[in-house]
Amino acid sequence: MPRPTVKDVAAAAGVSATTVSRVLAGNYPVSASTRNRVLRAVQELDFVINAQARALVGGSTRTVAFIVRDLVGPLFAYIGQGVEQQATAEGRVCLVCTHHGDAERELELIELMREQQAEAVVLVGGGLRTPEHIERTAQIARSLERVGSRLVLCGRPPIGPDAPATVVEYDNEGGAFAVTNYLISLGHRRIAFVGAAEPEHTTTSARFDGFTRAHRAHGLTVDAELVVGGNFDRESGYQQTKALLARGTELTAIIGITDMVASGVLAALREAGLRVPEDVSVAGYDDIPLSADLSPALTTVHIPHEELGRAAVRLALHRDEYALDQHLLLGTHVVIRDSTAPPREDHAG
Amino acid sequence: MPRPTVKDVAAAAGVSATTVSRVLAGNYPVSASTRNRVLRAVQELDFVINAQARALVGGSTRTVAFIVRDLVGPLFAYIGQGVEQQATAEGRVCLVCTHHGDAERELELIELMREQQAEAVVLVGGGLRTPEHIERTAQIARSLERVGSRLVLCGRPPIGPDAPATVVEYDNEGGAFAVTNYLISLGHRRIAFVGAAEPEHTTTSARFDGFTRAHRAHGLTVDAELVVGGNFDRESGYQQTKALLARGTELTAIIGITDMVASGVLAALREAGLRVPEDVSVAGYDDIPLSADLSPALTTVHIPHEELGRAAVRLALHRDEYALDQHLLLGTHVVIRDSTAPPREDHAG
DNA sequence: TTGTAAGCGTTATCAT
DNA sequence: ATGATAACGCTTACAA
Repeated sequence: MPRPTVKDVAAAAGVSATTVSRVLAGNYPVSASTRNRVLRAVQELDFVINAQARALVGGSTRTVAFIVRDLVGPLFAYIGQGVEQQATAEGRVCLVCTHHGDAERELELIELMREQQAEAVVLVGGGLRTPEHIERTAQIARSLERVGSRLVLCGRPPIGPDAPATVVEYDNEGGAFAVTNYLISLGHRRIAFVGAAEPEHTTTSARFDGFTRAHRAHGLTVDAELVVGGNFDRESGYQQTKALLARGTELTAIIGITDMVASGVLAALREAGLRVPEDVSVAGYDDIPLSADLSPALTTVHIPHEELGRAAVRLALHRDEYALDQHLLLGTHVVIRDSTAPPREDHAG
Repeated sequence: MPRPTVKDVAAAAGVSATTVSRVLAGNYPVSASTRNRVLRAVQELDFVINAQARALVGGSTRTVAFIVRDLVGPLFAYIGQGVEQQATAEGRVCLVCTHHGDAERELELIELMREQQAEAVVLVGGGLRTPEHIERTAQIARSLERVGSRLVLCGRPPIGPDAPATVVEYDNEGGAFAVTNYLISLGHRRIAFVGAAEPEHTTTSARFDGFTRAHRAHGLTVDAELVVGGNFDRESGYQQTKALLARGTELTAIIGITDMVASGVLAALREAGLRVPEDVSVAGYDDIPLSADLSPALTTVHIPHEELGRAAVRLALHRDEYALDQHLLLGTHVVIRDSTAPPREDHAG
């Protein structure tokens, strides 16, 4: 026997399909005896409602989509956790897709989620901020709005005041400012910034901006030699640091653009026989769980990961209530652990 | 204007809805000029098809569900990555839910996925193996089969020969045997096993069985004092190790039931002033990326995480082709790193 | 090559 | 309190 339908249940209970629907929805008075007969039939037939058919007539799929670079990065995973939890709490199911850093693929996925009639489409993590990509994203926001859905940018800056998108950011630039400022306050004057390639990437540019602003605030300028490229992973931190050391660039501290990068930085320094923090201070960004387990435990910038994900879903699903507040900026703060200390006397600025 | 439908497109292109459907599906001859008019109308109206409506008539939702304890554990994340990638590769979208270790909730979620008409429901990670839970899982497998869906157990043993479920396991017991055997071969005789609470949990019991079998294979018996409880996280490893040391239990090696547990073990040993591997050898299980970054880098058991996820989806979606092979057992192997060495002379067995 | 009509499983509307 | 009927947006016979 194929999947039973409301009709089958209705027949088994000796009632109409309408009554079955009412019992299941519980939004309409039904006599106790009828209800019981229906429920018994549901049990016997092992009936479950067809969510697609319900969505077709009812309007909403009660589905939230969640588009992310990878499932495996701890940062994304925690944001995803927040998205999934809030979605569940709001009685929604959660679709998940990964784009592996391919901006083109990201746009395709949004289209796919539009087919799926997701009530909200959450884009997690930074993205490109080229004019072209911003314009396309804005178009997508409008497309989604047209069909009653909502684009949510989570951990990415707004794409313009006219684009109908919910934005839940964290203070990326402020965190970079704070951690840089902390190192400068400790006495560091030659601080390297590892991972600065791709200035079009919103995360990269915001963090680098904070780094620069902190220097300016202290009347310092950033030596271009101390700013090196790479991406967001451990291997990049390792390679870039080796290169820095090989060049003999003078420095007393290194900021990795992410904790993963910083973990590679630590490895390269250890390999070079340099002690952290005695010889070189190291800081990261993201405060992923790993950072507390590194040796030495990593000074880093905390991001309210899970709250980002939760807020993204909450705002998008209640945009009637939060109509004026569809842009949220959550705070970041420096977490001081064991990888940072004042520079050695002979290096102090 | 609300979401445009095939009818709107048909009207705009001056054709029938059927023709629009045919153009979109591309499974039926349509004249080039008509096709172009339709495609232009699709563009102009910014039309996307309604996946629910299509599923309602077409039969399949092209959706795979993925039920996991948490999104954040690296082990689950990698398996999830495999599931998502294979699902995408097969043109499916991926639903994800978390149960946070609540077996009851897990069953509810399966029910929810049945409503969603998921083509396959992948259960990731170990579960309880109480007769009651097994029977309920078997019932669920049958329920899913009845509606054309499929239960997939990924990283969990079969629930009985009669239950219609796809099983993709890794050799949990074999890996535990191998790593224990390795430590014994190094000369260790007093090896602690941290994380053995919950013997009803399939993962716990399989790993503990392997541990025991390795001892037996060498004519050794396991001292009950060396087997301590706890769960699968870092904190547990830390606390249990502290307790072991406080009791003064004599030991030369410790196996953590997971890498996270082992990372807690390392922290507790470091705190106690014991060197790894000089004073105590430590091994983990799972080979999560973190394990290579610990100091010392952790000897552990490798699980083909991603392949587990991929195989789960592949087998379930092609069960006509793989009809005879709906039970896959993937191999595990020991990865030897720096946390294990022969015991010190004065301790050697 | 194209169109008409029926139907997928559910709910909302209007009767009774 | 319950039921008949239409409608949701799409595809798939069957016709033309």
